[in-house]
This record gives sequence, structure tokens and C-alpha cells, in this order.
Amino acid sequence: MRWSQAFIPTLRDDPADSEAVSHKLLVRGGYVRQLMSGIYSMLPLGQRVRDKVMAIIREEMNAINGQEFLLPNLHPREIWDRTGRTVSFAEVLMTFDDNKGSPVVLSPTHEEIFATVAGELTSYKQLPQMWYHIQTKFRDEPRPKSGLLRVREFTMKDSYSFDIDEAGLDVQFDNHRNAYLRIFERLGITAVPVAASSGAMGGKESVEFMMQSDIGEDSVVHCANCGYAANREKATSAIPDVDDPPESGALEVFDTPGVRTIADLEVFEGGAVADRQIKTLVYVLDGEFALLLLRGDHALEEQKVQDGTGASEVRPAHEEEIRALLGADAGSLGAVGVDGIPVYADHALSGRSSMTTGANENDKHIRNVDVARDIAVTKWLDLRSVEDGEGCPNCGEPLNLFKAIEVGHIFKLGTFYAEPLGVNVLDEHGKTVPIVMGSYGIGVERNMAASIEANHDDKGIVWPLEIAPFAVVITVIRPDDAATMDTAEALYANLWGRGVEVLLDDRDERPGVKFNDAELIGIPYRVTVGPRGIAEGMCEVVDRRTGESTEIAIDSAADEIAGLLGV
RNA sequence: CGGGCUGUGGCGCAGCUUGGCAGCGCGCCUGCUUUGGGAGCAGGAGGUCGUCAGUUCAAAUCUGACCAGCCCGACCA
Repeated sequence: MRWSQAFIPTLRDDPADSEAVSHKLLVRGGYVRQLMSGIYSMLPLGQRVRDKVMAIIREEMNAINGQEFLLPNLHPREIWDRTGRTVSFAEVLMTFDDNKGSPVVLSPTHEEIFATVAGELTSYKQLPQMWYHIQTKFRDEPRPKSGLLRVREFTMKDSYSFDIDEAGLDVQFDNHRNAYLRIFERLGITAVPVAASSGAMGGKESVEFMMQSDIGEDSVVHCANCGYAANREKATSAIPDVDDPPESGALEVFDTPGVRTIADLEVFEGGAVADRQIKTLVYVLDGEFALLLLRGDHALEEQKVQDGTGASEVRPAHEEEIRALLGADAGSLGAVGVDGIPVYADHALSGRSSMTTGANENDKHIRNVDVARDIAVTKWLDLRSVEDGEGCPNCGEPLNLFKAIEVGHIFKLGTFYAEPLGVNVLDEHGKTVPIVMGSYGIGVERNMAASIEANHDDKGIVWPLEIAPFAVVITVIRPDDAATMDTAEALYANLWGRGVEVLLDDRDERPGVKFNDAELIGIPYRVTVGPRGIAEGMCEVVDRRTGESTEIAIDSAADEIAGLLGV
């Protein structure tokens, strides 16, 4: 491609509405343009990279016996009703009626449709199968952000495995885990597999691939010693026990005027330190009230409420609801003597005595609470959010807490979809059994952006060679000089002849403009051809990543560059 | 959905307080000079000032409604 004829609209200034580095560079480098919130056009450079990312994914999927499909994006809503996901995906599901008045959805993912096709599987002899496609997804995210990292229309490779039993699923799951790690390596992304919550996908076990980044939206805990890693939504930790007096005295209500918070009660005369208080939260779980109890110094992890209780809709109760339910305001709540409302308590409260909590009367608290004696706990759950530096649940060493971008997610679905959709086969005993499924997702554009987050410097993008839109840019210093241009053209033709993707910067621009643009868009190798070098029979090759510059003879330039690229 | 901010040429912004010719930098076009790290001079093109309504002799500027975008939170594979 000749740059003079290419549409590469680079910008000198950062766009005003971007924060994330990858967003700024994708826009400035002429890779993408925004059409509306969370919806982007891929410009030619962006499309080239997208293609390469997809090619890598396709290769790795084919290598683990994947068969490529292309499933539709417009689905009858009825099939989503059957798996209950019209409800669990409600907020992000784009749905409307077609012209005949039939309800349809724009697909946010394809479990239902792949499972439907899998209905044609009839015998265990046909299993295992591994199917995938690379397709557009629509998710009406309430808050798109950070350029391509969180959007409403995007491309995802999603694969689905079909097995006769859990053992087969385990094999496919492992295959994917390994394939994903190879993909991320090729994309220049360091991703850690972590245990995660399955959320709205259904199923049991899931593993997310996390790339550490300050702009990430997830929090991950990781143990450098033993390798334990988990999403904070699911992570646990070892924390030291608190010493309580051996026995609680009699319950005692006492006045606490103006005390509304854990911190207030800590400094209040006759109060209690945070880890000897019980924090009582009122939540609404699928429309029903529930009390959540935590140690005073612990924070609630909402996803754990969902996972532990099976509720799909979880929200804090409103002020008025709390007052009507318990007769007091948040800050004076407690579970002592409460019945008729489910009480979910965090494990850290188990066996605790002489605790202090609210009395369900404003300005009053209760001391000497013995959890086992005084509170009717419906169910003990892990509800607590892990904090940085707490002990690893496996080895006890301090945990690291960091922010991360979710670059891939794989799920063991089990029979979550097969059962409601009736996807069964006959097993070797002639018995009808549901197929055991897995699903495995990786976002194409999100990974493009993540790769930039991980591979850039103050001048621009530093693409890994394998996904760069071009491998080489030939920067012609004086395109109006015939000898220079002829030399550049010859090198350009030679490299293309070897299958090297080359961009020829033949624009009538100052050298500085060309160098800066080449660095901004992140081409791995720049070859500078100018009259000064030609006079000595030399040209210059610069490595984008290291900045290292090498003078090479023009006569052997094509060979040397091909050698650098390994072609 | 709650809170904050912003919509003025392709990009970045000023002008709005106090209503009165729509501006600046970059980019773009033409010409000349220049050319190994974002050139100089000269000439030029390009904007229903987010939309609609209102106030006014007069609205980018004041008022209202709406729309869009960004940030924080909620939410989220």
C-alpha cells in the first residue's frame, strides 16, 4: 500500500473524549472512529489488525479440533425465554419486534443457538464436538467506556463444546485454557487465568483471563507464592481470628446518640472496635428482603450474595424500605431477635461472642451479642470482599490485589442449556442423557485494545509483529527525487514479492511528520530511504520497539529485512 | 438509574459572565521556497454555534424542554 493513497487519518491531538491510552492511540492513529456511544467504525488499519487477531484465534481454535460456523445475529426471543435469559440478560439484551410483530433479539452471545443446532446430535458416538464462530455481539451496556474495551457492538469468538460427560468437558476446558494462553502470548498480552463467578452465563465453574491494568474494571487477587488467583468477586482469604471473651454476658441495649456508622461506634464511649461489631445490611434479593451480616471492618462483595443465595437480582434496600421493615434507619440495624426475614451471615462471624450491633431502634445498640445464641442465621455464606495483603487461602502468604481487564472467559456450563432446550443424546446404554456443554469467549476488539494497553510508548503503538497492520514501512525522505523513489519502489516490490506486508510512505511530507506517523501507528520496522543514504548505497532500519537503528546496504536490504521478519 | 461536566469548521479550543460582523491554533486547497525528527511566505476553502421552542429590534450568548457525548457511582461474560 502507498501511504499517499491510503486512508490513514492520523491526528496530532488526543481526542477530547478519551481517557484510556488504547482509545487515544486507536483514534489518533486512524484505526477507528466512533459513531455513537460504544459503537465504532473500523478504518482500514483497524480492520487489518482485527483480521490478524481473528486469524490467530482461528488457528488456535482449529488446532484444538474446532469447527467454524457462522450463526445468525437475529434470534426469536422465544428461545431466550426458554433458558430464562431474557430475564438474566435483560439489561443488555437488545430486543424489538420485527415488521410482523414477532419479538426478536440481537444476539449478545450464542449458547442458545449453538445448543439448538446441537439438537441434531443423537448419539454419544458423535461426541465430543467443538464448534465455534467469530461473530458480532450486541450488548446494550449501560455504560460503554475506554474506546474498544467496553462497547455495545463487538466481535467475539465464542466456542462451544459438547461432551457425553464431565470428564470430556474437563478435557475440552483444558484445551481451551491452553489455546487461550497461546493466543494471548501471540497478542503480546500477559494474562493470568483466575477462578471467577459465572454470573449470567449460568453453569458452575469458570475461568477468566485477566491482564493487569489500572484501567481494568475487575479486581483480581493473586498469590505470588503459590499461584492462587481469583476474581475478587469470588476470591477468599485467610484472616486471623479475633479473640473474644470466652462467654457473652446478658444482652444489653444501650444508648448511642448520633452513632450512625461503624467508625462512630468505634470512638463512642462504651462502643466497640470494628472487628467486634456486626454490620447489618438490608438487601432485596429477587424482590424479597434479606439481612446480610458481616464483621464491622469487612466490606460486602455483592456478586457473592448472588452466587451464595442463587438470587438473580440483588440490590440494597431503600431507606424507606429499611425503616418499614425494621423500624430504624441504616446505622442502627441488627439481626438480634429478627425472625421472618432470611439472615445470611459471613463465615467471619461464626462462633463470635460479645459482639456489638444495632438494636433496630435509632440511637440504640446492643452489646454482649453471642452470634450462635442470639441470631437465627438462615445460612452461612462467604460474603466478604478480600483486601490487599490478606493471607492466601492456600498458603497463607500475603495476597496481591490489582485491577485487570478481562480478556477472555471460559465456562463449564454442564447441562444448564441442554436441559431446558432438550439437547440430548443416547448414551452407550441406550439411555437419553443431556449433553454436557462448555462455552468459551474471547473479544476480538477488546484484545486489540488490550494489546495496545500492554504495547505502547509515549510516541504511539508498538504492535507485536504478528498483528501489526503492516510489518514494514518504507519512509521515503525525498519522494520527489527520482533516484530515491526508484530505490524505494524497488525495495517495496521486492518485499511484497516475498510476501512481506509493506507500507510505502511516498507522501510529500517533511521527514519528521513521516517518522512520527510511522511511530504513532506502530509499524514494527521502519526502513528509511533518502538521497543521503543512497549516495553511500545505504538505508536505515529502525526497530519500533527498541528504537535500535541499523545501517544496511541497499543491495542486501530486502534479504536482511526478510531475515528480521523470519520469512 | 443517581451525581458531575461538555456540545462552536476535520481535530483541539476561545467567545457566553455583561445579547450587537463567528474567532484562534493545527489540519485542508493553490503557488513559491524548503526537506534525515511535526517547515516558511503568500493566497484560499470550509461552521443551520447539538435540536426544538421561548424572551428580544437583535440570541453562540438569556430561559425551558429534549437529544448526544464524556467522567464518577450503580450495573456488567
